[in-house]
Amino acid sequence: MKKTLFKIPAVTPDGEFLAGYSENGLTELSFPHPGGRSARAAKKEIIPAKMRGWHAATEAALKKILAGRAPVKFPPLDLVGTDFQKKVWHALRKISFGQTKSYGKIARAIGRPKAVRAVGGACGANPIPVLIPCHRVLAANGKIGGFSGGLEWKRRLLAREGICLSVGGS
DNA sequence: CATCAAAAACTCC
DNA sequence: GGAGTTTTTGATG
Repeated sequence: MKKTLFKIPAVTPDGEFLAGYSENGLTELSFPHPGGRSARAAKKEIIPAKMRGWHAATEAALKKILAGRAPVKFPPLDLVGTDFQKKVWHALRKISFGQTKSYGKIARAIGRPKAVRAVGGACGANPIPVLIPCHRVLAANGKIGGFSGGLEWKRRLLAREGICLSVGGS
């Protein structure tokens, strides 16, 4: 079922993120498109006032995170997914700024210590990167694991927080 | 609607 | 390096 999603570009020093808002809140957030292909954004004129408010909060939080500071305000997130995914995302949101967690930790936090792989899948299905600190989730080895939005982004975001990655060598 | 099969950003031995 | 556990998603009958 396709809801009416309003796509609004969030301009940050690191690029132009694309935020998707539903009638309930922020439901999707994408990294800037490579290749200069700007996504088609909804016309500002038809965007409800509340969505503009959400977007202000989103953009502010985004900028703060990119600047290496904890966001003060979060927009309402309209997380759509399975129960498992919601659980994982909620656990992700509990991660404090500057802190990192492993997939195993998340798995244990939601009561499925063996479901680390499923957690990885849920994180991969995370519709809202950065706002949901999926980039703060590392593998148990302290490795970066992977990242759908691009490993460079994960690396950059973690570097902003002063987190050292053991990307060195094999 | 129920069942089968494959895949996923991992972890342990 | 290989095997294991859990969940999600799409196709098939």
